[in-house]
Amino acid sequence: MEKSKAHLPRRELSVGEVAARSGIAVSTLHFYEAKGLIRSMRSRGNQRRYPRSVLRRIAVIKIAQRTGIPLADIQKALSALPDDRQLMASDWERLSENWKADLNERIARLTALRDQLTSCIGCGCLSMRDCPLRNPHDTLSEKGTGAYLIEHAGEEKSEAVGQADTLAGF
Amino acid sequence: MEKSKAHLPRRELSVGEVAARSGIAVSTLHFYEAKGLIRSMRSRGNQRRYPRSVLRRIAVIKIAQRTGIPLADIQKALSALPDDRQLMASDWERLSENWKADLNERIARLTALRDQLTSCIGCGCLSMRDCPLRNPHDTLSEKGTGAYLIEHAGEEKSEAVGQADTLAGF
DNA sequence: TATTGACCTCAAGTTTAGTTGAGGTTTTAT
DNA sequence: ATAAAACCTCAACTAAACTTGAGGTCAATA
Repeated sequence: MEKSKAHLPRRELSVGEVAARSGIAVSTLHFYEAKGLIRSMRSRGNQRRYPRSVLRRIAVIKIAQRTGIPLADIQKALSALPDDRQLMASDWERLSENWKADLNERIARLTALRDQLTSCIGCGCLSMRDCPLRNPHDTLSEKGTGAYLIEHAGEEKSEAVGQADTLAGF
Repeated sequence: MEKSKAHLPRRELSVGEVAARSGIAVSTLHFYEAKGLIRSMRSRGNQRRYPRSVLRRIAVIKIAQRTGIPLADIQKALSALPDDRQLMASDWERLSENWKADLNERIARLTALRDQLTSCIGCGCLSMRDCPLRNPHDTLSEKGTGAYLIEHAGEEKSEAVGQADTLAGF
């Protein structure tokens, strides 16, 4: 099944070809290059030339992004590969294991949230003090928006919530 | 158990009090107000004064955010309440049902992704053509980053993938 | 050969969700 | 009454992940 003779695959791809094949805009490829996620050789005329393996790399990047990993982290992970060499199956294995773990955590967070939501739809409490939804604190807190209780305990207990802060109170 | 006499809860809260109670920065409250997520009355001296119910509203906003709903959508949802009135239990019920649905979808997406990841760790293929990870296309695609295949079919099938675009090929 | 399409660089703009700061006013506490 | 703490507005800045545009070069084709 060798179609070989026809036009034997050029070793190098132009940025436009990579864009077409990967479904990523040229400008994004430039951007990724600037961010150190991919690299390119240049033609005499200074145009980007990519080895076909860049497609694999991009595939990995896209998958990582889908799992919610920020580009900066993806870049770190990729460049942490010994010598920043081409991706091999074993690299993929290691990376995807990590990302899977991340994904699992995110899923766990969201699932916990959903369950709380489910149980709080009934009660409609939203009590500052009692509602698990208001206390992500003890739960795994999703992407720490950096909002922590500033005052609490004594004051909070005696003053804050009668029924006033609940929805149920209405 | 009425502590009433002590200091009967002032009806209105200052922005600082709301910030302290809700764990949200004053600047963020200003910001939310600018975005139409919350509103305030003003004192003679033009300082913000909130009814205690703002705390509930903020609670709802924060929960929605945790589920990954963008502020603009939260705003829409809140202002779509008939007459933009105070949140009632029934509103909370409706909103949280919607958001729970969103959440479920996100969870489903991520779970699907994780499962694909799991199965692809073994194979390490990442084939442009065959790998489910490369074809979010038919799956629920996570937050459409707006990257669609630009060319396909004929050309893609005959030219693209020999073994070259796979990781397994290594 | 000449034109057109693909590329190049660099700067600036976009969106989301806020934060920071300057310059000035109001409240609260002493 | 006065000083300190809290508040006000408005503009500008941040970060992530890109996109758009201007001004100019390279390469494939008729």
